[in-house]
Amino acid sequence: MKVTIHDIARLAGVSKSTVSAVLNDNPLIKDETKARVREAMKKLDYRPNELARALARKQTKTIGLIIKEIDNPYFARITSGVYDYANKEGYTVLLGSSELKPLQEQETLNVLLSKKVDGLIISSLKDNGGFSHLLELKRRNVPFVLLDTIDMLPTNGVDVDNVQVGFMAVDFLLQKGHRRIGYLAGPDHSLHSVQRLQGYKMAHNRHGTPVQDAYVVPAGSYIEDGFRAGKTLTEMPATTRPTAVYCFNDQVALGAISSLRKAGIKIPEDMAVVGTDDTPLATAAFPPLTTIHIPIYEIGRRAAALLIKQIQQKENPLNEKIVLEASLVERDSA
Amino acid sequence: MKVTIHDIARLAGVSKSTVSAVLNDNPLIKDETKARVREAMKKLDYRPNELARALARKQTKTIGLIIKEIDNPYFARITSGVYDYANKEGYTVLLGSSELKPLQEQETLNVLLSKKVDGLIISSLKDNGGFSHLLELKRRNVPFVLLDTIDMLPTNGVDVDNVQVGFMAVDFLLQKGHRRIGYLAGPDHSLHSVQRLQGYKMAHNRHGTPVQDAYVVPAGSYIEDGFRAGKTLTEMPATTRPTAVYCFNDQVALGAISSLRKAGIKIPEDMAVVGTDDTPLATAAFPPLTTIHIPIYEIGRRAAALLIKQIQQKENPLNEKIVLEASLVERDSA
DNA sequence: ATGAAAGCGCTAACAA
DNA sequence: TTGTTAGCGCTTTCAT
Repeated sequence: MKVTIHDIARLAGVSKSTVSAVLNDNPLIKDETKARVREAMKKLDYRPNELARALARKQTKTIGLIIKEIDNPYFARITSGVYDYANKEGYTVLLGSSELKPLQEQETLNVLLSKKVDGLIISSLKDNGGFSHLLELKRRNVPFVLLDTIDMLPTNGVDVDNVQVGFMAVDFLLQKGHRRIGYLAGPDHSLHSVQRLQGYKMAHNRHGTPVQDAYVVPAGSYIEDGFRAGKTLTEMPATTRPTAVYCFNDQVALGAISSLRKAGIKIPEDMAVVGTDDTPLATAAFPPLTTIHIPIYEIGRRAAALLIKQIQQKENPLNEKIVLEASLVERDSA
Repeated sequence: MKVTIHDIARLAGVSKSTVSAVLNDNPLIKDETKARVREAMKKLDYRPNELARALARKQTKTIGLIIKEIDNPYFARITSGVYDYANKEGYTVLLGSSELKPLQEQETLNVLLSKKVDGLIISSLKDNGGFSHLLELKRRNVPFVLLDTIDMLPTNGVDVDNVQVGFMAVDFLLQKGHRRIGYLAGPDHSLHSVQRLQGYKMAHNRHGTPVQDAYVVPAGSYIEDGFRAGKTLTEMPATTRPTAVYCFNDQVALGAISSLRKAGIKIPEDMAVVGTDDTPLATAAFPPLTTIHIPIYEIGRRAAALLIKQIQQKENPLNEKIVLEASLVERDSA
């Protein structure tokens, strides 16, 4: 039933080692022998058992990717980028998700490690025991790349500058004359969200405008979260309610717009809305969304590239922090 | 550096087999011994090498999932369902995507097979050499579950009835009095899309309304595809242009609406729009989308459940076709 | 240019 | 109740 190098060896009249050598295209093997072996492989429809290879070689040609939410366009894009690059380089990727739960991040990490991935790309949750699991990786010399910028950690990472992102969005709004600006925050444990909030505050300071805590409302990352948070906004008295709102991502923005509209609030006249990510959603929204463009796919690609580079030269650990450019795209919602 | 059962055995003063037995929680081992072994494991921070286990056991506790597009909310939902169920059952899932390319489906399949997954869930492309690769799986006795209904194939599958889905949508439109109805079709090779088209035609027949080939315009599955296809619609003379359009999915519908609106066409007055899937997008769209609800997450879960069931009883191949219910959700776009 | 032998880390009879 | 002995399918020195 299952054919192994042993069978091939017998059929081709050579030894197992020769078959193995052919498998790895070892130049020492005579062409004629190679041909004969390969023919035997064809004939028996031989397929190498990658498990066995991995065990012997001590490398799986597999990388692990841990994201926060499977069901989130941002991570779908990241995943695309990672897959494209990894596959091109002959790596398989094992996808796991913490679904925003620190514990699950840890568990997922353990599973991937026991599957012996050659390295990991991680979108880590903040406050996960102070990133001790990442330090542990470092200690064990497991190559990994982060999808966040964690300054205090001497690790590889690919990301945009999210403080800058938040700043850009809110500065834009302030320049347009808004003085009461809301922030629909991302999920708990999201570093990106707190960094953008930091930018939000920085922009306020820069303009000498006081920050109002009530204007920062926790939302999340899904359309429904935006919808709910938008409702919170509509429930504020019109005279003190924000005249503009910056959202953690386009989905939240879309949800917010939807509940705002339902409440008869006009976008952008009564309330300007700025999103983040610049997903296709942004163009198709009504009104089309002003948003911060983030090169998501590219982040994924670069992360994979960096990881694979790190894997190939495991001896000397890199410490590259790649920071990609974000930019504001003005459309009609603000 | 890397600790194995051998190290544990030495430290605990037992044999490797005993350690292995403890690892598998074999009831024959005395509690006291277990305790001692486990302590040794803690002490050395032992982590079983799943690769080695898999090789010896001939099962990886890993299932493969092949989707069509990573970057598509439909498959994100499916993936969620599969992951949740699989993880709960102690399975890891290896995700691959054909990205709509039949060749890549084949390659992805090969990679997953060489990684020795215990079984597969596949959203297969149509016309892939007449599904010969699936028959091949059958022949090799690899458990798998399809995410499509392929009647001629004696295989496991979980899906809604997509002919029925198309019928439902178009029948609804016809009952509303529309006589010129468009169909924005899905990607090439999408079985779902052709099945829905079949339903589209059935509904027309049922109402004695002739089908106009020009009203069937190829779109795809992304917002941009809908946008482009919508434009095609706007370029038709207003007098012969469809008064309603049924879309392959909500994203396409959203894109279409966006280009229709740009052309000054009012939804639903000038053109009614019906989507498919009932993703959160549908609620947040403007106007909120009338669409066919599909229990996507549930499809994923059930597929995983069926596959795992099939894996556990590999001897007698099942042939279960699970058909879930779809339903029309009326909102404002039609 | 090819083969023999040992081993990767674990499981699985079978003994003891 | 635990240890011994073979593998699982492949790679990798080291001989020849």
